Amino acid sequence: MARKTIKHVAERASVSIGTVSKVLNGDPTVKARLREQVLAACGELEYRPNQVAASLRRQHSKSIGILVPDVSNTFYAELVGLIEDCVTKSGYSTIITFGGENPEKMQGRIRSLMDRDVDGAIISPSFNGSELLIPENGNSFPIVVVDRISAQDSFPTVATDNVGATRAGTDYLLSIGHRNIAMVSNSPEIYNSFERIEGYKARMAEAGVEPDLVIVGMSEADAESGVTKLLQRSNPPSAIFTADHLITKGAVRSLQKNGVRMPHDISLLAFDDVDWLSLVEPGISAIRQPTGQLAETAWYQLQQVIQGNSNGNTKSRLPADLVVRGSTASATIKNLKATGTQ
Amino acid sequence: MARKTIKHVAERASVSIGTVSKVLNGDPTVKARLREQVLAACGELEYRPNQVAASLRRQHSKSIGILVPDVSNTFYAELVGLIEDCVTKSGYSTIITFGGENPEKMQGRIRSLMDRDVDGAIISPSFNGSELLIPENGNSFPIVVVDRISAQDSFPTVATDNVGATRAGTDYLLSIGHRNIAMVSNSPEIYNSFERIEGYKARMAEAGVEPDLVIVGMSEADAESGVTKLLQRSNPPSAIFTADHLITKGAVRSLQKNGVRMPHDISLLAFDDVDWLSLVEPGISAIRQPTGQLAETAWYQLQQVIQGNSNGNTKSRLPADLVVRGSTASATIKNLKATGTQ
DNA sequence: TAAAATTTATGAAACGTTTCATAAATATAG
DNA sequence: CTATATTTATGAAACGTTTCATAAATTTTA
Repeated sequence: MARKTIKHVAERASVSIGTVSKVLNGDPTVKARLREQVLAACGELEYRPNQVAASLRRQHSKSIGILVPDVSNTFYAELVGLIEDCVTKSGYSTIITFGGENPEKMQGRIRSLMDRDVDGAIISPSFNGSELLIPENGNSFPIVVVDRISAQDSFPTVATDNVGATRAGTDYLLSIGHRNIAMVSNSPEIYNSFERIEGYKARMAEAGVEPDLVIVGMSEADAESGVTKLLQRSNPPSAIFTADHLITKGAVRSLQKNGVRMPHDISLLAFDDVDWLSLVEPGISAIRQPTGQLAETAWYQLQQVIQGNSNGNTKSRLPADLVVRGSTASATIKNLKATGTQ
Repeated sequence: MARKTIKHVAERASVSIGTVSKVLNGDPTVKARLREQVLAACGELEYRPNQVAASLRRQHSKSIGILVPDVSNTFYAELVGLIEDCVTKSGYSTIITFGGENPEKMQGRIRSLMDRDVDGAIISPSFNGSELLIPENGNSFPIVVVDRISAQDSFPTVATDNVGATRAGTDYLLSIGHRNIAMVSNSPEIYNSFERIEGYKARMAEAGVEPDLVIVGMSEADAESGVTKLLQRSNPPSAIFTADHLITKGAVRSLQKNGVRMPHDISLLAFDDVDWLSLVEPGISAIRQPTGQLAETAWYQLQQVIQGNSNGNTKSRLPADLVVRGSTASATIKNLKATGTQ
């Protein structure tokens, strides 16, 4: 059975197409009687406006794109869900897409979004230089970057206050007596990592202790072997601060394989509070990013850009929380034990 | 700067609009010289065809919808990612959407998909009776149901062989000596749960031992308290089989809080092999659903329906794997220990 | 080389809406 | 009751493609 069109409705309501369109769009210049006829006809015919026709004519679609690298990453999964919530509540619909870690793929996806006349997009680019994503003639396409910002983004950005978060995390570790604190991070070429490293270094410097930075590759296995090397040093750290969720996985695996116990042998503090952190024993202390606020702010900013009342480069920074669980404990315990076993 | 249209290209290539369209769609009836002119013009203008105009005219969009309850569920996150992969490789694009656990919301989403002229959808409905999702006049909208099938689906379905999987899991637990095996599941009103329970019951019956079924609510907390009650019985089971990922979470939490150790005090076998199962200690044995095959098969089936060469109710069942880790062990160990401590 | 057959290019209609200028209907004023 | 102002409804154009009937160009045949 072919789809019903506005034409059928018009016929059935004995009214012009234009009138139908008006009532459907809430135009007040149509009299009650006709309005009712039209509404009745719509109901009887189960009419639903064809959005692609409407988009074509209007030149916008009341929908936005959401582009993240990969939804099997818990952080993005949560973020995407929350953004979708906000957006849908405003009567927009969403087209969610994954860009992976590959610039071309990402570029392809974002263009395909534009080709669908979405009104804008919230993106987490998987690499720096997000402006390169947009074709020359699409300068004015509304975009806000969330989470994966870079130093020179020319779009509004919304991100966690990475520096503040790792500074606070480091501060916490220092405050419970640790001095020998290693941070395990991805390459600082990833701007998030860069910032997280900065916060850590800054606080370490203030405390007058040497930073101990271990850079690892992008895979869980890289993180695991990096941490293993750390543990095998003659003087391993008393605390490890992992800079993201994947690294935390690798670290936990390494600790397990090497029979190193938290928090007695070593304290572990994770960046990104994903679900399983509270399921291992002991629970792992973590920096929790404000995902909900990230989502809300990103959508708010995008709306500003779409409506044209944005200077186009607002930079939002949202504060993170520290969640203390059992994996971090006073350094003395560890030291006692360490001395005992050495 | 306004978007370039096919008209601009035609002008620049000194050629008609129709010709441009032809070369863009690979029509062979256009001579090499013109083809090159057109291609050149496209390049120079950075032309990208407007998909909404194309969709409107063609009456299909070379895109499909993917609808799952919620991507913060690891299983769906993985599934969605894999489906997107397959689909994109075939030159289709995807619109991903979340239906939540609410029928109306879900219905809204699927209609919005239809309103966008997607050519079909792969859905995991969050409740039974998926045919109710489709409006009367949309009978012929191509749909395949993945994972969340129900008894009376009138669409092609693709799912894990739940019965076989829990049968195999139960068999494994029996084979290592357990007789007192409890299954903790959601209500059998969820068809997946129903099937998983069936497999368990069938194998238990074959072995001539009493099944021990605990039905819990849909939340992690429900699962946790269900398991806690189980543990507090005077004669608790020697093995627990959790029927999905959320229940497993609740179970692990309950075991932890009650100081019950795996596998010595109790063996745990989980349905759904999510990432953290290998990060807790000991690693949790699990039934691993064939997500990759689920994705591929669903897309294959949907293509069949779209192309009209499907009878419309193929039911695919894919076998699951058993992954043995440290949480399950021979019942004797537990029994020894149990007797010792009682 | 003219006519017929074939290949290749064109222009206009169509997809289902929204929008805008204008026609029709109704209300207000003189 | 006519003329004018105002409100409400209409019809056609437009959005950017694809497609199809036909025109133009080219090739083949006689």
